Amino acid sequence: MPLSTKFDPSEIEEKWYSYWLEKKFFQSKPNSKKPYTIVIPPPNVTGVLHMGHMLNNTIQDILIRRARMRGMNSCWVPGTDHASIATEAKVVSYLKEKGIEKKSLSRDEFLKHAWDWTHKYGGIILEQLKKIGCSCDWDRTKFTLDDDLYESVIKVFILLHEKKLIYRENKMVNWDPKAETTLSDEEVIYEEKKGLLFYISYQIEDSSNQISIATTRPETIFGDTAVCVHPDDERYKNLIGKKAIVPISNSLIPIIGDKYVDSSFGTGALKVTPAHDYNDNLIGKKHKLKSINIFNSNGTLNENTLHYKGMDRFDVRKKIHKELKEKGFLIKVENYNHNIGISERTKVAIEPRISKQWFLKMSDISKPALDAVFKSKKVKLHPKKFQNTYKHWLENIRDWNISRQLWWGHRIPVFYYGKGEEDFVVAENMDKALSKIKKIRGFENIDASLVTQDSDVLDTWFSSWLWPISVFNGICEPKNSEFKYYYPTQDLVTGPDIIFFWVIRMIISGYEFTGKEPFKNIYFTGLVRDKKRQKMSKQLGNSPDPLKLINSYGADSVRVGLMLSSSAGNDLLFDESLCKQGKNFANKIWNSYRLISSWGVDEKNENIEKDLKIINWYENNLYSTINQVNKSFDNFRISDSLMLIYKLIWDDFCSWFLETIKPDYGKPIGRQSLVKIKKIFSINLKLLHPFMPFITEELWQKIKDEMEESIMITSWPNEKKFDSKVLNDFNRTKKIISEIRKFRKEKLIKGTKSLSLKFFGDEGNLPYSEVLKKLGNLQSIEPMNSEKDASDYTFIVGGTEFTIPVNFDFDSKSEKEKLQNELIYTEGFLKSVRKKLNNKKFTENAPKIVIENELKKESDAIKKIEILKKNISLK
RNA sequence: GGGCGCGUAGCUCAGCUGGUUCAGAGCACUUGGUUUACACCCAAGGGGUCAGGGGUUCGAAUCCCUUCGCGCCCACCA
Repeated sequence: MPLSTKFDPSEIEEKWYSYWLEKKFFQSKPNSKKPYTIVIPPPNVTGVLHMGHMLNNTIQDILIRRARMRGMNSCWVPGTDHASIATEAKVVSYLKEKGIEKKSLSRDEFLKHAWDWTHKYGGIILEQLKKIGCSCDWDRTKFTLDDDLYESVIKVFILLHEKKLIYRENKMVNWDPKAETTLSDEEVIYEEKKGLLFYISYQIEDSSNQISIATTRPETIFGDTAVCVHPDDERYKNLIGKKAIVPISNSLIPIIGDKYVDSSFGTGALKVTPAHDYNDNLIGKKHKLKSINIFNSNGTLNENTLHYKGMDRFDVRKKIHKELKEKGFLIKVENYNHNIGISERTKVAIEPRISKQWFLKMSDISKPALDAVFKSKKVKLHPKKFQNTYKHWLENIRDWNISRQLWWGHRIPVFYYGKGEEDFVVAENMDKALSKIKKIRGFENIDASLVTQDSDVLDTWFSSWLWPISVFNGICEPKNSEFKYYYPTQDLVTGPDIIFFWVIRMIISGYEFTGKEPFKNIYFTGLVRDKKRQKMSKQLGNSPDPLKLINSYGADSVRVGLMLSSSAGNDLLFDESLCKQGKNFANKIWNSYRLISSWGVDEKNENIEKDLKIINWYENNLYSTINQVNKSFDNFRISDSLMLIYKLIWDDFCSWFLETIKPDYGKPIGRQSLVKIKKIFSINLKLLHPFMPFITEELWQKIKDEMEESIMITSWPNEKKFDSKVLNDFNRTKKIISEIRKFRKEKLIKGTKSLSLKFFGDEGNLPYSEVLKKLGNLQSIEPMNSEKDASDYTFIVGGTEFTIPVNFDFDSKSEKEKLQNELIYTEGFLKSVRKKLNNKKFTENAPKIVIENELKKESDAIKKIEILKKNISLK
């Protein structure tokens, strides 16, 4: 059956992926080879594939496949993250739809629902990764809540607690009133929002005077415990020490002085609400103010707020606005833009809140992470620009709030047995906790029902920061052979948006628990945006479904589409037309295969001499390209690598090599040539394989002459020395051919009409004359012996003059004009070159090569002017 | 408020420590071309004061200053 002129990827993707799986080519086991390990940035267990994943995992697959071909033991560990708050939020809202409130469930009941959910939707994303061709070792798939990973997290908590790095404290933290949990500083996003600035008047006690304050949050007046002014502020100095009456609540609060206050802002007087504002809290501590909490955990107001009790904070703001106005306390309201902290996950406004939480002390354990990048340079960031961000965060690191008031996650291994602050033990489980408690208490029997485990879970990132270690069980069994072999891993491919959440913390934990860096290179991908530079998101609906793209273009093409425009760290403006380009490329390769496979074989090898010459050029060109491709990979310029290969195959291989070597229609090709061509073709495929795994496998299988069962386990093409003279000679040939084609186009001469070419100078300037003849469709190439005819067409390539005799009319007048223009330009050019050469400072300071080059330019220009003048005179 | 980065062809970008290969690539565009691998193709071509201004230098897209425009990160000003 003849092969279709259109390549159809749908027929081969499934076939080869299952073949690879069946042959266990993705599997890795420790052996004597060098390991090349990547751990996947674990996607949320219930997530679905989006363009970001597609990009990120394509890059990882490219790196892994290339390393495998380079003879390393490639190991790509896949897995998913339980994503504590994100998953819990999803489950809560799912239950709500079914009419079940989380609060009505016990912890165990809720967790059962969460696990059901996880089993139902979990791992879909991993299946999707298979569709894009990812060569992960699926037998190693991990989940952050797997038993062994769970154990690692608990062990780490215990270790850090023993080192006194984990502590429990009543601090002001970020509170998410929707998820009803605390958040780390990193989980709060600041957004500028339009708001109002309220000017409110507070009566001074035993006086007819008032003091007015400015606030964006009038609902918090119930939590006011002072009014604060700058001690040097002439307007208010004399009020310090007096008392003010809070409107509506009528409570009496002191007026205090503190330099913190900016006299020029608002009225210069600040209401202090220590329970609900970070700065107010500091002032409160300093001045020993009372702290009145006015909120419930869900953002409604509590019993301290009179008739507002039970209402939502934002409703209260509106209502209190009205009440203040009606009662005459409101002086004015201004529009005011300010930054509001938003919960990264639930998108609701964060409420600063004083709460007792677990923290990890960061200052000491984070030090090696700085050294790793800036001193020992064991960890490299690509691109480098992220080093600044990295450094700044580490140098200003704050303690990490690791406890979350959630159920889905690793439960904090702390067991309370008494009423005192310190009446707890840290232990792996209840049994161990009980025996520890017995020791402390010094008696045998303890009522287990009186011992309770901390109800909180740990921040999701407190498990993922161990990921490169825990997937190899390196925390619990640091001596196990797998861990020793695969760790430290090689490269990490991730987005810069999780540099703080995840990347830096992994480096910190790597040094803390293993003494080594977790990976050597970090490749930051950019964000995938749409053509208008908008971030791709569900809400905007501008994110194409990667699987649909794969259906219409094929996985290889989508991979190429993404890689064609994604240099490290730069955002990628994705457009479907890029996939089209990928598809066209696949089709091009497919047809080049069809061409080769259509040839008959000439056992006599008649054209072998001619063929060998062009094969030699292609091979030299190939080695030069391999060299450049490897260099680009070394610098993590993966898109550059792809573009080099793209041009190698499309331009050099198809347009020049095949066009030259292909026999005339119906004629056979020499057997020896064909063997070499197939060899070359298979090297092309190998270079391309990491980018387009499916089509390369399909075609390699069709032409292979190797024993291997798959292209993916063959070896990456070797770098070899190449002869740059060969490349230069061929380039000159290309130029001559282009000139001939230009001539045909200008003079409307059909490609089928053959021409003759004459040249001045020696044969040495005329390399690859067979190529010239064939692609230029020339019947003869001869040295110019006699004077040329006025009507001859002339062009100059590399100092050699060529003419094409034309025995029909063409407009020699316009031809003359063209030559004259060229002469004017060349004379100007010569002038500027001479100016440079006559400048003493130039000849004294410029490097020798530069001067030599200028001299060459000069002599070439002189030669050219000579030829031009002569030709003009002939016209 | 602090820090970082960017501005080069219609679009997306490459141009390392100034000088060989400095004005480039891919796509798009224009024009011409199908009995002879591919129209998802071939060929040729047009396109840029390297954001503006100033400076250093024999020489600047590249280094410095400045203006304008854009993006990102960090930060508790009510």
